[in-house]
Amino acid sequence: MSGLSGRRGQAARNDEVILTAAREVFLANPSAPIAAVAERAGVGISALYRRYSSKEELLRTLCHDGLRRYIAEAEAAAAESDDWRAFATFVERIVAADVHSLTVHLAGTFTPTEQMGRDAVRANQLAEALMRRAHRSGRLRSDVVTPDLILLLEGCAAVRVPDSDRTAALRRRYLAVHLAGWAAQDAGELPGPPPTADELNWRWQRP
Amino acid sequence: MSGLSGRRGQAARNDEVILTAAREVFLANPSAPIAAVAERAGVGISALYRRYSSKEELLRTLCHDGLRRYIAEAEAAAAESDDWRAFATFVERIVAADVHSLTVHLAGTFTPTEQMGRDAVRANQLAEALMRRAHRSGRLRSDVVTPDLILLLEGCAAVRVPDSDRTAALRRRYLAVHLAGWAAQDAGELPGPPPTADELNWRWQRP
DNA sequence: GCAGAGCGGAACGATCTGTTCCACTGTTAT
DNA sequence: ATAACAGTGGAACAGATCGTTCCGCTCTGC
Repeated sequence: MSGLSGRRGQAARNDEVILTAAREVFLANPSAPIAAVAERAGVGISALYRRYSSKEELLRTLCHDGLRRYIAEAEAAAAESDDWRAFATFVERIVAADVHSLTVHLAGTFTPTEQMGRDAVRANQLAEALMRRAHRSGRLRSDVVTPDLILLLEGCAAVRVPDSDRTAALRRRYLAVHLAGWAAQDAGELPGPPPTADELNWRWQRP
Repeated sequence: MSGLSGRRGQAARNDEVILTAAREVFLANPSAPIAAVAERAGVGISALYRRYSSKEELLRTLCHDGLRRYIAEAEAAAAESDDWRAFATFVERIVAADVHSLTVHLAGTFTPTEQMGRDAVRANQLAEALMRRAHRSGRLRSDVVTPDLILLLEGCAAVRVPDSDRTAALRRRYLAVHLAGWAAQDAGELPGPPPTADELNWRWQRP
């Protein structure tokens, strides 16, 4: 389908190119100007505005794509039979895909659609289910709750060096430590009341 | 000394008020305008420019203060006789003081002074010493290295909710998990080459 | 009572950035 | 062929933002 030639083909290819460029640019700098995306994609600004009526819509699309990816990874991980592995690989995949990083840094810069709201609910349910299975496996300390997962993803997203491969590697390392902490049964009870879902949704409020 | 009355006294008090306001404002939003600091402090813009010749100098001062606090906490923690507790309380104190959060988000927005360079070296040496003691205690898994500490502080700084007390509580919780991970001896080797000091200093490069 | 330290905040100028607009180009349908 | 047009590049524009300056005012310390 992207084997089209001529103007049509270029347009189809640009769809992809622009989305990729946008993801890279906003991942590196969430408040980057839209011109930076065009430059990175090697296209003019018109090519952007032809596809997205505004910057906000581009950001929304990017974020929604991330959300869908999150759901897809959760569904894929659910197929794993080992309860703990299902959970662990899910988290590893999400961190590797840099999904949360984008989502979190773009939150609040656009008005979410209703569909995104529904998808977010579904995403949470899937994550919750995976965490329940992890608990059932007995390899996850009992005082870890689902919203703790958000904090973890946020922490991983904060690990960042200029080289993206190294960033990925360092995040794997960081994640391994944290998961070991989640698996540690002997350490004392975790301090403080756990995060609530409401506490973590403030990012989405528009300024 | 701040018991002075009259114009002199107000000026002396403003020194404090302004620094506190600046810390709070830039902590919440590292790219906040300088007018926001003035407003938060309840003073005019002149009161700021009377003390700091530019925004850059204010940021530099704030950062340097943080660095000094870091050093002070490290020295204080070194007095603790239990090797593991010395290390753990140091990290807990730094996270509680929100020192790293400010430092990291302000990095690259000003040209550091030479004194800051020297202080940074000293800060690293102190942290390194504490980590060595932690290793010696046998309660820190052997494949954790000093630069891992920076990643941890960064991760903790990423935990953030609107209420600052809750933020502090959630960070304590998050930190407890991670420290448990660092203490877990039975889990497999940590993946990937550990971070190097150079990899983590890129933030300080001026754009 | 006066010199001036200290201050408030309007005004200015320098960016920066989202969006529009128009000229141009290659393609497609007739 | 050629008209119509989808697709594009990028200059231009309008608005917003923000660091910094500056002027007039107040109150204090001598």
